Amino acid sequence: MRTAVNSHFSTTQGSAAQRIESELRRSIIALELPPGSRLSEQDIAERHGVSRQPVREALIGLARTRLVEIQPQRGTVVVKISVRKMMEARFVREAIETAVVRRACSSFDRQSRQRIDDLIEMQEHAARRDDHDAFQRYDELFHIALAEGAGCPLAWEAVQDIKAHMDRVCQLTLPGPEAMLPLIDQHRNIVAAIDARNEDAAAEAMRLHLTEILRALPRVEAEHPELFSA
Amino acid sequence: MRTAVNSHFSTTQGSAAQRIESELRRSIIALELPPGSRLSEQDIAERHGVSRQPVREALIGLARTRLVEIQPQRGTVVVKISVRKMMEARFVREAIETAVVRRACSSFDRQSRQRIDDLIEMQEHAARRDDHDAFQRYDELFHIALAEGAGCPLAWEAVQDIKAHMDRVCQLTLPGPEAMLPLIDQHRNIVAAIDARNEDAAAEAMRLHLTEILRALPRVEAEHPELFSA
DNA sequence: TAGTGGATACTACCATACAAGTGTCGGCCA
DNA sequence: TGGCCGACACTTGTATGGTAGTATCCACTA
Repeated sequence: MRTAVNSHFSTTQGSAAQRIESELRRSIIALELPPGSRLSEQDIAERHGVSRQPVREALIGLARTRLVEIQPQRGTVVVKISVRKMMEARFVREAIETAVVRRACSSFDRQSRQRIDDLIEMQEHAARRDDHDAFQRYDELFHIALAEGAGCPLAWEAVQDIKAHMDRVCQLTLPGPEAMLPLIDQHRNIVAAIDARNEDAAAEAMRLHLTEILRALPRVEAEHPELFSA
Repeated sequence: MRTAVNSHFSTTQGSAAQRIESELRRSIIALELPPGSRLSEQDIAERHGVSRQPVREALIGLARTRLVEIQPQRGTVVVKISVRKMMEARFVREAIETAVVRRACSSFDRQSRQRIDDLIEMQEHAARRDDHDAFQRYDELFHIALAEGAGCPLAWEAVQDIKAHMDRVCQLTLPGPEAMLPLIDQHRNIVAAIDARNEDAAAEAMRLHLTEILRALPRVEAEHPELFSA
C-alpha cells in the first residue's frame, strides 16, 4: 500500500517542488499571477523559504503543460491566454469527454454513480454560496468521477492539462450564482442521459456543456485584452 | 524568430536535461531499457558525463508521462506495460484522432496534405528496408501532419504521451515488413476518405487503424510476460 | 540629435555538497 | 535455530556556488 502518489486532485504533496508547483498552478489559474507576469526562481524561492532548485523543478512542470514559458537565459513568464489554443483545447476536450460519456452509457461503476450525485449537490451549495473555488473543485471532481466511472481514468489525465487553461477563462466568466447554476443543470442532464443509457443524448449534453463554457469568450477578451495574446 | 522551442518531433534540444530526457525516452520506447529496469540518477549522470541535476529533471519529465515511476528515497524504475492502461490509452487516442480526421474532412491545410503523401511514401520505403525506427518516426510524423492539417496541433500534444506507451508494444509486434505494410494501407485509406470528404468513412478508417495496432497485444503479453504488470 | 558599442545586471542552467529517508545484511539474543 | 535490532550502503530531495547567455542602459561617436 505504498503507491497512491497522487489520487484525485492536487492536494499538496510531500516534496517541496510538488507543493510549490501546486501552489503556483493554483495562483495562475486564479489569475493572481496574471498572464504576462514575470516569474523569477530567486523571488519565488525566497518567498516560499526554499532553495531555487525545487522552484526550478516546479517551473519545469508548469512549462510542460504550457502554463508558463521558460525562455533560456532570459526569464520565465506566465503565458497569455490564446483564443486559438482555447478553441483547440475545447475541441480536444469535447472529443475525449463525449467518448467517455458514451462509454459510460454501456457500463458505469455503481460507486462512482453514487458519488456523482453527492458532488452535484455539493457543487450546487458552492454555487449558492457564490464560492468560485469550491465550485471549480467540485466541477473537476465531477468530471473525474465520470472518467473513473466509465473505467477510463486515463481520459481525465489527458483532459487535465487542457482544463487548466480553460479554467482561467472560467475565472473571468463566472461572476455570480446565476452563471454557475446553469452549468449544474447541464451536469444533471448529462447524468440523466447516462442513466437512460442514451449514448447520443449523453454525448450531445456533454457537447453543449463544453460549448457553453467558452460561449462568453469573446466578451471577456474584449474586457481584458491585456490577458490575451495577439 | 526566437521561439520554435520544439517543433515537429523530438530532435535533441539545447539543454542537457532535454537531451537526456529525449535519449532516455527513446531507449525506453525501444525497450533497450526494459520495463522494470532500475534507473539511478548517479549512473545516468556518469554515463552521460553530466551532473545529477539535469538527469533528475529528465526523470521528472518522464515520470510526468508515466514512463518511469519515482519512488521517493527508494529509486526510479521503468514502469511495466499495463494491458489495462493500454486499452484506456487506445480508447482516448481513438476519441481524439477520429475527431481530428472528421475535422480534416471539413477543411484541411493544403501544405500538410502535400506533406502527407511524401510521408507515406517514405514510410513505405522504411518498411521495405525493414527499418523499424524510421517506420515509427514517419508514423509519428503522419499523425502530426494530420493534426496540424486539421488545424489542431494541440490534439497531437494530447496524443503524444499516450502514444509513447503504445509504441513499446508496437516495438514487439512488428517483426517484419509484412506486419508494417498493412498499416501503411490503412494510412492511405484514411487519407482517401478525407480527400472524399467522407467524415464517417474517415473516422471508421482511423478507428480500424488504431484497433489493428493493439490486435496482437495478447500474443506479445503471452510471449513476454515479464514486461507486463500484474 | 540619432545611432552605435560596451560594461553591467539580470536570467536560467549546471555542478557540487549535504541532508533525510529506506531496504538490506549481519550480528546478537532468547 | 528463529526472530529482533542496529549499522551501513543506497536512493532521492534540497541547498548553494559558479557559469554562460541575454537584454538593458549609458557613454561615446558621427
